[in-house]
Amino acid sequence: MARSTMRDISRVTGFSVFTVSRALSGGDGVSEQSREQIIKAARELGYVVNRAAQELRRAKRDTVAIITASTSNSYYLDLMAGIQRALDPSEWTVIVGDVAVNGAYDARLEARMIQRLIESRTAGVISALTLQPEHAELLAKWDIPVVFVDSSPPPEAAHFPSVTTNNHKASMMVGQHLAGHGYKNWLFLVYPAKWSSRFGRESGLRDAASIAGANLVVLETANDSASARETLAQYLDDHAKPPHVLIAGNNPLLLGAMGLLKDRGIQVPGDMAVVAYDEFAWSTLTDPSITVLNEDSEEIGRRAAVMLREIIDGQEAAGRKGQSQSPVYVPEHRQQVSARLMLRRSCGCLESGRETAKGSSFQAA
Amino acid sequence: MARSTMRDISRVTGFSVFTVSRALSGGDGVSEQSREQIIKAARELGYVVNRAAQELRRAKRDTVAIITASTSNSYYLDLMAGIQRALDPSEWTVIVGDVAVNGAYDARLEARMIQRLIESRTAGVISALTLQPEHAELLAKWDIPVVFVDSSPPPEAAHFPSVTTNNHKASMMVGQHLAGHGYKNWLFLVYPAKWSSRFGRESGLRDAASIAGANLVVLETANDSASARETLAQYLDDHAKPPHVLIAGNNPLLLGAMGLLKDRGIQVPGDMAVVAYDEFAWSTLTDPSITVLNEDSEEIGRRAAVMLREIIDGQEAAGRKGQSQSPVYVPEHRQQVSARLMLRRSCGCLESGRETAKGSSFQAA
DNA sequence: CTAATTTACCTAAACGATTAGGTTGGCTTC
DNA sequence: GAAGCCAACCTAATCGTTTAGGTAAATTAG
Repeated sequence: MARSTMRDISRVTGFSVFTVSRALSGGDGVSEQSREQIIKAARELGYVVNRAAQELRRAKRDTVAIITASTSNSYYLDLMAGIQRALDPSEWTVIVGDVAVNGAYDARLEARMIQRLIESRTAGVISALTLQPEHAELLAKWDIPVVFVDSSPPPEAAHFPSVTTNNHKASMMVGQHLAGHGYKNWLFLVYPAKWSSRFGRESGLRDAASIAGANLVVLETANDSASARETLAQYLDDHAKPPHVLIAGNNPLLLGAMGLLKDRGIQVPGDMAVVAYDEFAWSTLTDPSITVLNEDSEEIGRRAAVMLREIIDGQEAAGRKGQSQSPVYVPEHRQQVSARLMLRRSCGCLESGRETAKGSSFQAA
Repeated sequence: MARSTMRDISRVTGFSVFTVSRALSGGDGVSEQSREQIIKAARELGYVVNRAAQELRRAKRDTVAIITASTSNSYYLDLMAGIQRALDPSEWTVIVGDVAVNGAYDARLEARMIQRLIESRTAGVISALTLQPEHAELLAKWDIPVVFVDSSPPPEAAHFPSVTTNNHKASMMVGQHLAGHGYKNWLFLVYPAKWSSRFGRESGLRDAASIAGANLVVLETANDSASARETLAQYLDDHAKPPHVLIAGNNPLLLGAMGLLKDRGIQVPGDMAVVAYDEFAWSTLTDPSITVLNEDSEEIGRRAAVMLREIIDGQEAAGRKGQSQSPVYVPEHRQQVSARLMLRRSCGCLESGRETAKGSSFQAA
């Protein structure tokens, strides 16, 4: 069966292309009887609308893009769930653009992605990383609104909306907990400043360390497991006294670090305690189970999507009034969500197997 | 700055829209001097091509879609890497469509996704799951080629190309290994037949069990961790004698099962051995480390992408000769890739902690 | 020097939808 | 029964590209 167009349906039914369009898109100006006849013909011909033609003609856009670097960070799944819940999938199309290659952020990929989104006149963007300033500007020039999640806008575009974890507060909480354990030497293994969540996390830990009279060392590494492992190995080789506690900035870094500690026979938490950012599926099943700071990624995704929808609706309303289509950003479009600390064995909690209270006699090697 | 079109560039430079189009798309019929002038004007105006208009006019499509259910299965990352390596990103746009909601396959989402891909006249599809027959047929009707990866086409469309693991052979290998440990009662916790890899895995285990004189029980569950946990709990409650070994059909199922075993205090591998399908990042760091069958997902992705590109090229060539654009599928388009068994502690191997010596150890098949 | 070819460009017709702006004929309304 | 209105349709323009089919001038061939 050949690909059919509205003109084919028009020929078959005898109605004009106008009437066919109106009938299929649910607009008025068509009698119920005619509509049924047209829909029936469309079904028989196997008609499917051509989105390119539709988008070319229509002002209204219905595709939003999520920009992320590496979907291996499992928070991404919750984020998506939250977004999907806020954007009715029959009305919106959500596409995901991963700007990481082999788990590592790639600047050229980001440029290509932005170009692509502008080419297809995307309705809006949710970005899980701090975009390069020129890219944020480019999107703004094309009136494409951007909401940053779990990351802040670049300083040059500070007024852009964002939904983030209150990283400073959350990290203070982490620090206070570590102080409670009596740890004095903290090592923060962290990804580059490209992901802006780093700043809040670092300053929160720093403030907590200062209050507790602890010593904080910040060790930066590229944002993947292999680099994290190598960077940490180098650090441990160079320093006679290992830290009391290792704070892993995110999941891939934790993975790299844990692999190294295991291979070197460093007991956790006996020889060195560990805490990490971001919850992940296996956190309770590793040896030992890992204490993590759990962001409410689903809530972040939901709020970001709602926000984006509001901004796009605002643009449309302005467009109908003949006003500027530039996205309007207001201060309420900067929100923070709080996080929870999930206490497990790696930080030194539950040492005596309190876990067994829940029904396990599971023993670590 | 307002959005500019080719007409704007034409006005500014004095050249016709034709010449502008040729200059920007790199075609001939334009002098180098004029081309430079036009490109400069385009840059100054901030021109970005309108993809909707381009796609509407052009016959050639350059977007391929990956259909997957739940990106939490980590094989997806390797798969993507393989695909990206075979499809030059400056020439092709790859989009990912996840047809799972909260980690579970959703039939309505699949329907919506297929509809969407046809609407946008996608060039080709790589599907990581066995599509519903009517959807495979629909894509075929619109001359959109499909390559199945890690899953077979639906029986109604058996001639469709696919790249899969040789599941039967691989599962025989798993079974032989289990038999070598002396286990006699095997419990295969498996996802629904929706994912066709199930058949090869099941029959391979069955044949191996039969040869080894072992007893295989197949326990089907919905394809997510929570369901797996519940199904397994029910089974253990109903049967006085637990199996000697649990074989987890994939990652989410393994996660659910391990959580249950831990909470019930069942020692692995002491009380019950465990092996699983599909490698994952934390496999060496769980307690105990998990023996898995590792598919070569990257190679699968690479081959599928190469195959798809060949088929699309074939369509174009046929189109230029005025022949049918239907994708041409040949027997060489059904390929199998072999897998490797990664031996770790959960199956009963490496009891004495040899792992720490080598970091991880595996055996090629 | 003429004819043939090549180069550099242009005009205008698509592609397949949406929509502004008609035109009917039938039905009210007073 | 004239005026007004509405429902149900149609015609034709339009979105921003690509491309088939030209033309005019410059270059080359014989």
